Amino acid sequence: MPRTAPRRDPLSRDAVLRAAVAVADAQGLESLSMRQLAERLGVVPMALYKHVADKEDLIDGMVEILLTDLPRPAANRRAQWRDAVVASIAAVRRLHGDHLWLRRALETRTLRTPAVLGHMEHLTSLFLAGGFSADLTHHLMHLLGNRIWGFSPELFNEAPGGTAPRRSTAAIPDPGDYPGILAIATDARARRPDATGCDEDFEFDFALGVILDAAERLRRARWASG
Amino acid sequence: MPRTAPRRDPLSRDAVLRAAVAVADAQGLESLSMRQLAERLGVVPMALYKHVADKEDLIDGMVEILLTDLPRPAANRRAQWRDAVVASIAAVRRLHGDHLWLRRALETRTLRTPAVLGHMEHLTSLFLAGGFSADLTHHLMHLLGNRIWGFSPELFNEAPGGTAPRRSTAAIPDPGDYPGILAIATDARARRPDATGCDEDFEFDFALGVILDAAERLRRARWASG
DNA sequence: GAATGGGAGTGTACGGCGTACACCTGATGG
DNA sequence: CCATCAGGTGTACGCCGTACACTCCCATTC
Repeated sequence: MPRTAPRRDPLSRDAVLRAAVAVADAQGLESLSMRQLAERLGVVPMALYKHVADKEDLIDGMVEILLTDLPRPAANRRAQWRDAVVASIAAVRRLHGDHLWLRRALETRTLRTPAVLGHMEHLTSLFLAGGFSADLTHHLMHLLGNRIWGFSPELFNEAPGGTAPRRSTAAIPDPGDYPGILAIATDARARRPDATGCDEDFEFDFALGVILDAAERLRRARWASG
Repeated sequence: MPRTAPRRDPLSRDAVLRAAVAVADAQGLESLSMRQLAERLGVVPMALYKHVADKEDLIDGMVEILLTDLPRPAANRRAQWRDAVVASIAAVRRLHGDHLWLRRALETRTLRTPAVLGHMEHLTSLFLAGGFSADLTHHLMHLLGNRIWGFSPELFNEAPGGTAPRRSTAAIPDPGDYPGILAIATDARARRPDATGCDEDFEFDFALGVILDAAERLRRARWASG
């Protein structure tokens, strides 16, 4: 016969992190508070601090949860580094669909936790195995920048979810002052008449493609720094 | 004879924004609070709200202050679009030295204010004047991403200012698990023995150069989307 | 089986934060 | 001379993260 059950499933770092992910998925990262999270777990706020050092650590852990168990496809042959890199990055990119907060979270992380390093290691190893020098691989990682995390910066778009009612006292820009932007917006609208904004997936793939083309060219040219 | 002077220089949106910039320069954006800013201005916190809609608007305005009066060099000849683009981006990049908070501020802005649009317009117009199609220009802007604002994402480095004492309960990574990263770090160390981190300026220039090379190639190939 | 040590969860409290709302005050212009 | 109103005030509310001291209960040890 089992011992008397605890009053409730006991907390654990993992349970706390998973609950935090759920809250952020539902309400966004900015409205994730220790107090609200505790309430959801049926526990007093300070209980969380037995499992998490502070809120930063909580968010580090949330990212860790998502990045762990990411598929890490290896390249079968030397020439296939590119497909493997694309696949690996696509795997991270897929996460952003369910976890809109992930982007902001990744942007603000300063701690390189194991899963974060694991993904960076994986990409790095794909380049090295593909015949890139350590030197070039290093700079390519910088060139890829945030794109190794499956996102690129918003440029023209508002934040997703519709425009919030702005109270800003700043001047409202006049489109006539920005003929160049108007020209590319008009062109884009002509190409995709029913779109409401830029095609982020296309932009991402385009940029990644350009960067990887450049990578291949630099590799063949035996590029080296200095 | 002038009328009785007001008790103190009156506040204005501009004065508030400039004071906010000064506070953020000195203490960082995260410790800029409406209350502290008000105190610095010798005024009660709520007084700020006569000049600024809310804290978001304050930060929008701070960015606006820095981006206004940026030099906007035009290209003299069609072939010189590249120098002009590099110069324009370099001008923004220079701001980051004095205003370490600018990067985070730019990353979190969602409102395209006039100075923000002005810079985007300037770059766009340089491409268009350089013979790029509206289509290609559009996608190049996305490809440039944050680099139009003079920064690229941190990759390996800790946040500047030294490692804060971390209390994280997360596992400490073992370098042996990351042979690829170790290899490129070792290589980098051999090339720059006395450096403490990556050479951000080099990385930025390298990445920008690669992107602009690719841009030129696409232009010559008459690249078009779809 | 009694003593004990420690980890999980509690309760209270502090010092912040952004900002809503009602109010005052003094210069301005009809 | 009075009405207007923009700019500054004071108070208050409901949040936030988390320090610190505590209780409680289980597992271990004698």
